[in-house]
Amino acid sequence: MRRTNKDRSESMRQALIEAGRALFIEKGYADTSTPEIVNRAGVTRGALYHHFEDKKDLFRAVVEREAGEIANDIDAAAPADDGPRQAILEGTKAYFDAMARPGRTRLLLLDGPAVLGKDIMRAIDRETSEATLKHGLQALLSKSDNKDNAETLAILLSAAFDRAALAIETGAERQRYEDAIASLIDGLTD
Amino acid sequence: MRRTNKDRSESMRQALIEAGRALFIEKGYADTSTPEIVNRAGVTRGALYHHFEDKKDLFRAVVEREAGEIANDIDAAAPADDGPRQAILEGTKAYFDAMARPGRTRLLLLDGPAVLGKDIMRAIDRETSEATLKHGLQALLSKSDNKDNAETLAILLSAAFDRAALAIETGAERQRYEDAIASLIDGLTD
DNA sequence: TGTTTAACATACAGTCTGTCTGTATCTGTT
DNA sequence: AACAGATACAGACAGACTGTATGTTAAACA
Repeated sequence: MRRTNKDRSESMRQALIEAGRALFIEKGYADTSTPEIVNRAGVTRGALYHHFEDKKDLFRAVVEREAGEIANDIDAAAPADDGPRQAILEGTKAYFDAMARPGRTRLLLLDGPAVLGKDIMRAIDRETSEATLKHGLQALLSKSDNKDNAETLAILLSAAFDRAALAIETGAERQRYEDAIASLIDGLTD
Repeated sequence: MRRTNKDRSESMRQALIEAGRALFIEKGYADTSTPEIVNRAGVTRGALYHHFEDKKDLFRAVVEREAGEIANDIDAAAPADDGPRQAILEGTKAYFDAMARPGRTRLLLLDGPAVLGKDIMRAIDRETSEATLKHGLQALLSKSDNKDNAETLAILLSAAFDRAALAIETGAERQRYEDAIASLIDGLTD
């Protein structure tokens, strides 16, 4: 069984990220210990601290991977060319679909901000939901006077989407939130 | 120096809450140890674990007290009778003022949700900002068809306020966010 | 092929949390 | 007022966890 070092490292990293992800989702960051993580991955703590700076660094890798997958899921939901309004609303649905995957709200909306800080989470958000929303809003408001507010509105609405995802996970009716968001969006153009 | 037990307990609780608050704000919940807390309060860990179930229970007391003070601050900002639109916008400014007090965003928006969970934080929010916002929206939308959406909109806008408070603390222009919120509010009635 | 370096495993030190036990002060009762 | 019980702490203790330091094996490279 002769493997290259690069292969070993990469598969080990992925195994640790996967094990960490499962436990962070199940028990939260604070209640997950590094012995548990490496035990689940079938290795020792030496491997963990060889590939990651500390427990927080592993968590960051988990969150970044998850954010990337969410961005992919949203992009995969083809934004049919039905105009900016429809694009935003379809994007909203795609976001809710993506955040419905178990554990994602906890990783990105609860533990993430506390463990990694608001600045790092802002940077991660910017690459995913916030950016596409900003573009959608720019297209929507292109003829209006408050075009320069697109960025600010994207940030605010992105926060609203997040809270909606949390509420939906708790059992709230998804349709209510989609309607409410639609009314907010439509209000910007009327 | 003869003191009643009730007095001792109450002053001790307040001292622990105050010491905990200072450290939770300065270093965050995870990086604050109970020895530090009791050291700052000038007592021992025995006192802490006599009055609180555990570290998390003290944190909950800190957050609840802070949320109550924020609610007071907002209520103190007299909602002059200028109609529902103005009431909501004034409430927004009062909320930003309240959240500008150092540490409040960290306590309520970053550490709170991760440590106490979204359900407990929802319950705390409901008593403070969300409730007044909901009433304002109900008044604003009383003649419109989507009156029953006031609650959902209150939740969404409350989340937007929170993110705005975080952005403002990071250095963003407060006026931009007040304007953006005003445009969202006005869009609901036009 | 020998030497350096990367990829781990294992041992260790320090700290923290929650509990348990002990002591002094207060409270209620007779 | 004195005693019994409860309350309010202080201090000691056990277990667990984090990060580091050291050791070992296998790959990389010259």
